[in-house]
Amino acid sequence: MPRHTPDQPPDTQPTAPLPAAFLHAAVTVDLVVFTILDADLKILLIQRREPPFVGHWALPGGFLRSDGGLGEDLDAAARRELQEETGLPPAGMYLAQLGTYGKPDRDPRGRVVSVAYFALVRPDLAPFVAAGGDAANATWHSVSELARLSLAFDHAAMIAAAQARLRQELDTTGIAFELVPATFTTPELRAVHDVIKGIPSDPGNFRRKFQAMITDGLIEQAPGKRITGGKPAMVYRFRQQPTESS
Amino acid sequence: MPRHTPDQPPDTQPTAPLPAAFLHAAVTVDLVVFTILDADLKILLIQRREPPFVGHWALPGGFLRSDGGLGEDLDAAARRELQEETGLPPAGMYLAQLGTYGKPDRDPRGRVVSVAYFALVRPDLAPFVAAGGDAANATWHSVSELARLSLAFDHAAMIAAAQARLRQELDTTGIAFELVPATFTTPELRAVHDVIKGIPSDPGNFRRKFQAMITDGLIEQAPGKRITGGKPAMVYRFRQQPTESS
DNA sequence: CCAAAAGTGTTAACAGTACACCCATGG
DNA sequence: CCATGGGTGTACTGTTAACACTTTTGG
Repeated sequence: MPRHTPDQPPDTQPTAPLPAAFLHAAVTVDLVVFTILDADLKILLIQRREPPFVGHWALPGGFLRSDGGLGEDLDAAARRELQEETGLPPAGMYLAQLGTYGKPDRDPRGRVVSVAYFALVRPDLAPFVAAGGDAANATWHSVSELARLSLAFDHAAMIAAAQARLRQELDTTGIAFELVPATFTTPELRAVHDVIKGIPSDPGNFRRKFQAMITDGLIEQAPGKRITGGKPAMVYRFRQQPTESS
Repeated sequence: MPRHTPDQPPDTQPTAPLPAAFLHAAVTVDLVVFTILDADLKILLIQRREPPFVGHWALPGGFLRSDGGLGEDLDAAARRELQEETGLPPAGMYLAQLGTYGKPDRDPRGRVVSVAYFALVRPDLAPFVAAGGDAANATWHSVSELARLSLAFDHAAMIAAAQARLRQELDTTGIAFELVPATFTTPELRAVHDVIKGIPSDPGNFRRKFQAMITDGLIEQAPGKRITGGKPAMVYRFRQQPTESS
């Protein structure tokens, strides 16, 4: 077994430039942005104005910028695009990498490798996103109606992957908290689960899981009650900051 | 809400070439290749001969090839590199995308975006991999001893992510089957779980979960028994092909 | 007082865990 | 016949699921 004996520290090594013979690809980030509106899971789509796929619906996103130097970080680019297309502050929003799509023919303009991200927008902020930003014609679409739209590039595959991941992370991580306002009630959080899972869950049993989160110190009661036509619900908020992206 | 009215089918649209102003990055694939050897979780590392990071240990991988045209698919490139570095047939090996690493300064040679994959090699094939391939000095390293090595680039982060994913997928998917030979016994599969989880599990209880897989039609008994010093163990095999990559 | 919706109680079914025990083989 | 390790039985516990029931509001 050979020993590990670096000749010199990596930082001071001569950095031979990258051979131009290697393939160089344009890099984009695409965002699958979810929210819940009208008790329905929605994603944000924009309508394309430039070729290719003029008129088709597509995920918000764009090319990595070079900014003169080596260019920007992938995560930073995703946050920047999210802000540009939604007008929302880039911090404090759930954003995670989903996967990378790089089939040679996925973009007719040339070799483009796209890093897909998935983001969650709180429903109280969702109505404002379409208005702002430089992405004209950005609208929320119900995921149940996506089959009718012919989406640009391989964006349909990205959405499918994002939806699978959303479902999977729902019961393993605290991702549901990213889809309710800062203060919320038990039935509101339950509605998030029901919409994503597709089937309604038992109100009583859900409350017990909720109770466990309170005793675990994850959630605390907030002042006020919420009137909904029946018995008013208690209002809660998180104790620790909700999950941030990596 | 705007209607969806594409001007023309996407395939016949004029494909304006990609503006050169956009950042173009070199693309690599890096492979976190796991196996189990000597009841220990191991990963395959190569020792670098070229700058940067000469002498450091690194993940096997390499640049996407352009092959004259638009270049190869990401998954295909990962399989190709896996074959080149291990000498194993590219088909029938578990391979899945892990994540993409693209910090601007992660490679001193320039802007390089790396797509990390993770792969699993059956232990009966593992002893042969180091010999073949064009990657000189490829050896298996116990994951518990990686802390001592200073790894090239951001490969330590990739390995950490791969290990987390391996743990997570262990009890949600049939990934453990990719780390035993084609025929195997109950205690052999249990050993895989124990090594990855880090704690030994109850032989009796594990057998019952195993039984459930048999009644579910996932596993069937194979002829022969395995002698190990005590009561011989029955030998099993899969009924359906083990999980393939996407 | 009645409908609606939040929240509580109760119980049955199931899954996970611990551990005692039996079985088949080699030495 | 004994040590070794595979395989079975069983009791216990915690979690989930189903559903009846109580509570608090608005009309």
